[in-house]
Amino acid sequence: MSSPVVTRFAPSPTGYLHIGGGRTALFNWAYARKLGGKMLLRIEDTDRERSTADAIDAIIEGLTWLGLDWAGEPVSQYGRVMRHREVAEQLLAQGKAYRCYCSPQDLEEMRAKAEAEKRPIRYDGTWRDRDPSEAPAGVKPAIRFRAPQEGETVIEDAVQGRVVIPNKDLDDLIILRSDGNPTYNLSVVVDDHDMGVTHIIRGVDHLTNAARQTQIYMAMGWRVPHMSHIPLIHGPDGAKLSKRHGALGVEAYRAMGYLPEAMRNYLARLGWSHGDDEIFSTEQLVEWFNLESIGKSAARFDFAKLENVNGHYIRHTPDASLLAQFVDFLPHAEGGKAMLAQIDDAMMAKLLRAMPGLKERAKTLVELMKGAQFLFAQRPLPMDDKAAQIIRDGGAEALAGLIPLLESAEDWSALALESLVKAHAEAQGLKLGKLAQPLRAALTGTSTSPGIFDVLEVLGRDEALGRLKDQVS
RNA sequence: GCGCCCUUCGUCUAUCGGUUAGGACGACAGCCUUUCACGUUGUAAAGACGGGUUCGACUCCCGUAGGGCGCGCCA
Repeated sequence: MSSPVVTRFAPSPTGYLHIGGGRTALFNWAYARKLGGKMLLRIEDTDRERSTADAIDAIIEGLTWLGLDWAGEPVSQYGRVMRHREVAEQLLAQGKAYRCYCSPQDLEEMRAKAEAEKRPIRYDGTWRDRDPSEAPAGVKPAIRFRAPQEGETVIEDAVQGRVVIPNKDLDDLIILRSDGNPTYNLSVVVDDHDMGVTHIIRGVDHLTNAARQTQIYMAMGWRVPHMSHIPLIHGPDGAKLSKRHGALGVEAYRAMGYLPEAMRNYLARLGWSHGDDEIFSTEQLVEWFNLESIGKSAARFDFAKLENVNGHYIRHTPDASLLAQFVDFLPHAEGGKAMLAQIDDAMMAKLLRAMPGLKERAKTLVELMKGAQFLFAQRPLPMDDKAAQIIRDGGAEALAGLIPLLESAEDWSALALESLVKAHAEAQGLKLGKLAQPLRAALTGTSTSPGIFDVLEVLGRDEALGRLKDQVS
């Protein structure tokens, strides 16, 4: 028998779900799926000052948008404080923890002094072996873990390898605050144990915590979960991911028009690889995902690559499905609600018909939105600079010659119109571009658009002719 | 300051002692073309540095430099 894999994603609800968290969740999710296990979601909300309900909503919405699901209800870590206290008391009773009567000011001084003397900044163990009878009156103690002072703590990490940390560098951390609330390292250990977590996958910024947690596991006689500490994501400059570089909430990526499956693909490829494969479906990711192929060095977030991947997914998504995603996206986009309000059945039909030409030119849904703009425009269309230029430079004349021809068209289909216009161009000894660009300008108000005959067809005879005449008169 | 980790084209990466060091994004050039895209062809582009080990190192070891993370009664 093999025990089922249980992973967990454990964000603290102090802000949006940032991109690094999204990738951590993706890895946990993919790993659990691959092994037929499950991923749990635990909200680390023991910091009552900074945790907010909005942040919890943002995390859940972000994960949902990314298409990452979890087993059961999200667990509130704060909801388990009684259990955490119980374990802290147990450790205390066993002599594996002790009461510390230092005040925050004492500790602050201790740190300042250590720093001034260029010594490592650590708790000096003042109360480690001191008799509790010496406790100052009226001071509520915190409980500290009695960490081993000699030897070393070893973390067998699937990504980092065997990491050895000298115990002398780890001090006695507080596990229960003087107000009776547990701290992170205690809560995490207790929860992971109680929830049956078998595999912990999280950012390397937790590597030192892993050592302290390992010590707590051992003190409790619990089995240490299998660990993987994945490298962090950096900004394009190699330093921290700043806001303008991508340290945005996943909802920002949604607003920028990225598709969830493209995000999954891109994020997975950041730090993990499967040979030379660049584009792979989520199913393939699940099938291929492994901890061994996660690299150890930090990766830089690259919007250009993300755009490319996103463009690929946009192009390869079936029209109807893409249209549905586009409509869902609109409420999250700048100016999207106004566009959404103009969408009725007729417009949906037009969008669907225009989608093949539109999606080939869009790397994001925002670009798709811009590309579709001409369908929504009201006559007389505003012309951008280049379009106005085209109309001015002989465009109007070309259109004047074209209008009677188009009016006589019996079949208003892209194919028929194309042969009609091409024949006209040939008869006049004109290059097609001389006619196509003015048409594009008049029809869309811009100098770029999908194939011009498709534009004519989608717009329909009346609207198209109207737009053309607007530019001739 | 102390501890841990990292270092292959600009970026993401492949390589798991023997390769003309491969792919992708981006860049540049060409082709395609009614615009923009798409597509397609090609070009430039990398083992931080210094020592070892070895018949042979990008790959193993040591050092140096650079970078990251951690060192809260935050998580």
